[in-house]
Order: sequence, then C-alpha cells, then structure tokens
Amino acid sequence: MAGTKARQAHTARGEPHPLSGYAGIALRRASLAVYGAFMAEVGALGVKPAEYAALLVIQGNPGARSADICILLGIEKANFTVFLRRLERRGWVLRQPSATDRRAHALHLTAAGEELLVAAVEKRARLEAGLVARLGAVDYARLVELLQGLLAPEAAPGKSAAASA
Amino acid sequence: MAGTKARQAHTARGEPHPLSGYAGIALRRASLAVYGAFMAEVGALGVKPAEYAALLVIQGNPGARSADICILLGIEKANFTVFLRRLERRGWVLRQPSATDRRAHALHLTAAGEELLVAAVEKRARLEAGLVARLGAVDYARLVELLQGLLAPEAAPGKSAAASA
DNA sequence: TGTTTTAGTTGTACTCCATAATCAATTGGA
DNA sequence: TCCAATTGATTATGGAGTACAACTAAAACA
Repeated sequence: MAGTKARQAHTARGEPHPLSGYAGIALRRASLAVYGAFMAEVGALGVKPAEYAALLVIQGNPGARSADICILLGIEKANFTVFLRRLERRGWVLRQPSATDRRAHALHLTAAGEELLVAAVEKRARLEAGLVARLGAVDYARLVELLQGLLAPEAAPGKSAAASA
Repeated sequence: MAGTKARQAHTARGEPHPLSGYAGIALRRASLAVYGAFMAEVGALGVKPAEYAALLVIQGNPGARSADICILLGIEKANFTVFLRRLERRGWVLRQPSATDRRAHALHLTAAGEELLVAAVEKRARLEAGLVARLGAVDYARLVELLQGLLAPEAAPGKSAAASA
C-alpha cells in the first residue's frame, strides 16, 4: 500500500469524521489506521505488513512453492518474485529447489526467519492488545467475526446473499 | 488505490482464507472487497470511490475552499489539485474565485454534479443493501459502529463502544 | 514424439500518495 | 507604509503496490 498520511484534524478535536458512517469509508480508514499502527510497532523490526503475512504463510506451509503462497496471499506471482528476493536476502526465507519439480522452489523459513517471526508475532500481539483495550475483548472478537462474514460467501453476482444457514 | 485483482481461490471453495482471523488482514481484505464492489456498481458512472467522497463533501460544504475539502477528506492539497481538475473537466464541480481571497476558490457542485451524485447515491444504496443482506441489518450497523469505535477519538476512557446489546 | 501447461522471471505501465519547490496573495508587525 | 511570515494553490518528482504481457525452462499429456 502506498503512503498513508494527510493529517485528519477531526481526531484532533472530538469530531467523528464526516464520512465514517459509510461502511466503505470506515473500512478503509480503519484498515489504514491499523496498517499504520502495525508499521509503527512491527515495522521497527524491518518487516512490512505484507512481508509479515508472507512469513506467516510460509511458516504455516513449509515447503510450499511460490505459486501456492501467491494464491494464499492473493498476490501476483510476478510481483512475488521481487518480494521473495527481499525476504531471501534478509536471510529469513530459504528457497531450495524442489525435489519433484525442477522448475519450482520449496520455501521454508530459516532459523533467523523463525526468530524474527517470534519477535514480530509478539509485537503484533501487543498491537492487538491495544485494539482489544479500545473495543473490549467481546467487541473485538465480534468485529473480526463480522468482517469474516462480510468476506465469506462471495456469492456469484446473480444469486444475492448466499442462503444463510 | 492501485489495482486490486489476484484471484483468491479460497472463496472458490468453501475455505475461509487462512489469515482472515487477523484483524488487520480481515480489515484490509474487507476494505478491498468493498472497494471492488463499489467500483463495479458506482464505477459504472465513471466515478471512483475517492471522487464520490469528494463530491459528497463538496455537496455538504458548498462554497468551501480546496484546503477545507482536503482536510475533510484527509488528502494532500497537492494531490487534490489534479483530482479536482478531473471533476471540473467532467463538469461536476464548479471552481469559482473566492470573493474574499483571490488566492482561493469556492467549490460547488454543478447541476450535472448534483444529478450524478443522485445516481451515485442510489447505486451506493443498492450496494449497501447488498452488504446488509449479507450481514443482516443489525450486524451491519454493529460493524459500522465497531469500526467507528476503532477510529474514534483515541482511548475512550472506561467502557468501549456501543451501549447496545 | 510434439503440443500444451505450468513455475518462475523480467520488464513495463499505471494508480495512489507523499514531498519539495514555487508563485501569488494575504496578514501582521515595526 | 513596507517588509517578513504565512497561506492557498499549483507543478514536478519519486516511491510503493499492483496488473499484465512476454519469455524461458521444465513438466504433463496425447
């Protein structure tokens, strides 16, 4: 995600922001806010949110190929190449030739990658604790649940709102 | 926001997406999904989300100067110049010299702008109805409420958002 | 075998956004 | 009144994220 600045001035006073009643805008603002908080907290380790997500996915799918990770992350393989090179150069990810397909690579976290991820996860937990402190544990869980509900069904254009239940 | 593609493949099957349990990722994904839905619906009118927001704010603050709108939208004035030029060329916004400050402009919607906005608002309402259909009216309202609580005026002392049960 | 797919790479282009530099107009003080 | 500092707006530049097309090498298939 490109930069994210531009002071708000609403938050300076107590005003609520004129457009945050719109779900889309509230979502975008919240997303950027959390992104920024992440960068401030976990970014200190030199990891950007997208990289953190990639490391998590690689950790969770050891030996997976790039293409698999791309699908899981929802990014283009073309962009993942450059992306991955950075993770490799940083010494976090090992890209070894696949035993079964000479075109492919098997991705693993290095020991340094695992170590970094431990630190990052801890910092992220602290960040999450901040959100929980703001919303309350129940509301926080509810928020995540609702967001998942928003994404889940996906439903083809024709049939609206998949038959719940 | 740059493009937003990269098929997901989880939604293709019933799987939930491996990382959507993280609030940040769920937020980002939801934000992009709603952005995409907006583009598909309202974008047909030739309006992008940011432009829609700008038109709304201009409509709500007739005669305001660029700088005011920038603050309300949370964007940089430098970028707003180009942005505004498009709205002007499209014939949606009128930028007349301010009576009190020869450096400034007073922004108004044109009749065409008002007309467009009516159509856009209607399409957006249809989009929102889709979200409501997916989550249910109560949960939808709750989601917006929680998002606002997330952004709100920093640390709300004592209890968190939503008195509603 | 020859054709088609697939994994990965490279190069390019486009959008969003921040930053800096600039100009003209306004404001405030000496 | 005049000059310095501030402000509204513009232009130009660059970084980051992402899409897309073209390409190579290896595999799968018929």
